[in-house]
Amino acid sequence: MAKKGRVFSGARPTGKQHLGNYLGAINNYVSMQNEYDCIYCIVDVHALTTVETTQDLKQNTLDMTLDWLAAGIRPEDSIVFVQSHVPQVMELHTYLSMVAQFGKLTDLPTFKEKVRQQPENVNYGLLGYPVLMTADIVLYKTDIVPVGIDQAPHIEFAREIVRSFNYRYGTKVLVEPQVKHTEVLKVLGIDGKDKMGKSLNNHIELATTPEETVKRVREMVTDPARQRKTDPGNPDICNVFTMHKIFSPQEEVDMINTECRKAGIGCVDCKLRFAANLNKNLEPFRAKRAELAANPNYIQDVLHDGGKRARTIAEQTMVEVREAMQLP
RNA sequence: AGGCCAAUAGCUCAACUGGCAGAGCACUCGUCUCCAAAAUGAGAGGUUGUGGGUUCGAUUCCUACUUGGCCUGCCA
Repeated sequence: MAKKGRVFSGARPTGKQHLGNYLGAINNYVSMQNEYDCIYCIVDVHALTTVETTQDLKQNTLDMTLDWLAAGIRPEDSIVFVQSHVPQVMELHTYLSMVAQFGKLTDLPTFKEKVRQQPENVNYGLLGYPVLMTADIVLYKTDIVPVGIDQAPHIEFAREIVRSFNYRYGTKVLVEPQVKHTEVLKVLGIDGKDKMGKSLNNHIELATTPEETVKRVREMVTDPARQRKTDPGNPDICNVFTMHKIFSPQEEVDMINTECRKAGIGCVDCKLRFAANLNKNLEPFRAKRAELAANPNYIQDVLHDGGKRARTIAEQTMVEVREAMQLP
């Protein structure tokens, strides 16, 4: 089947993935494989801008890759690799940094945010983050980048860099990436307040046990106005109901929607039903993950192979780039 | 480049003249709730930025360094 173009996306190695990662990115990664040639990169170099030690990088990379593959990313179709395994990206980053405007970099919202978050570690790499990101994207002549709304300024910046580079060197060697806005549903954590995230410890891990899943679901915050089982609830503001809509069968969702409002079903019952459905949904994922994890070298081999394929494309691009720049 | 101030629990900060390092929030475990939240009780949490030095004894004093903030200078 002819694919519609090349997709590239990167994610920082955050270790074991959770529901938010799955609904926000991974399932989209999986489904895009049917329409596009996909390259999925674990951006360990980007992680260095905010991480103080590298002791967890390796394990986090393996855990995340394992989750990706178990969720349905097919390494025989897509390229799955680690950013630092392709040194060409550092070279391209340096060349691109000469056309990246300082003022633009300091104006980008994510940079300002990081400066606010970690004023004790505002490093050069943090400023150049979007330039490295651009290098990642264009190194593989990416046609399409799937992004959530918060990353949109970065892609626009990447397009500007590509135009500047091509104009300066009178070439068309770099491809301007197109943005594909993905419908990222904002997944709230079990606190029902903030976006689900590992650092906030309000997440539900994909690869955990069914028992732990039930425990975490029970901890979920519900409609605070519903004090007693006999009080009517409001599913519209209950995060458990939001999750039901994603993981439960339609008739069960409809039932809860009506019964909760007239106090016909309690929160415990509602949560146990959700946990059961979630566990059922995750069962194939967990089985596959266990199967893949049984062979300790498998993930390493996948990443090794992905790196090899990525380097082939990358070096081809770099030959053209150096030629276009008329480097002696 | 110089000067001044700061660095203590995950976070915000205390600790008198050098004498057992403590509180609030967050976290964990109870009570109460159909669960959760709220409320309430308890618990855990530390190489006091790093390396030296003075002292019987250093979070405290001295010194060097690291990081951050403020002021001044220099260059253009």
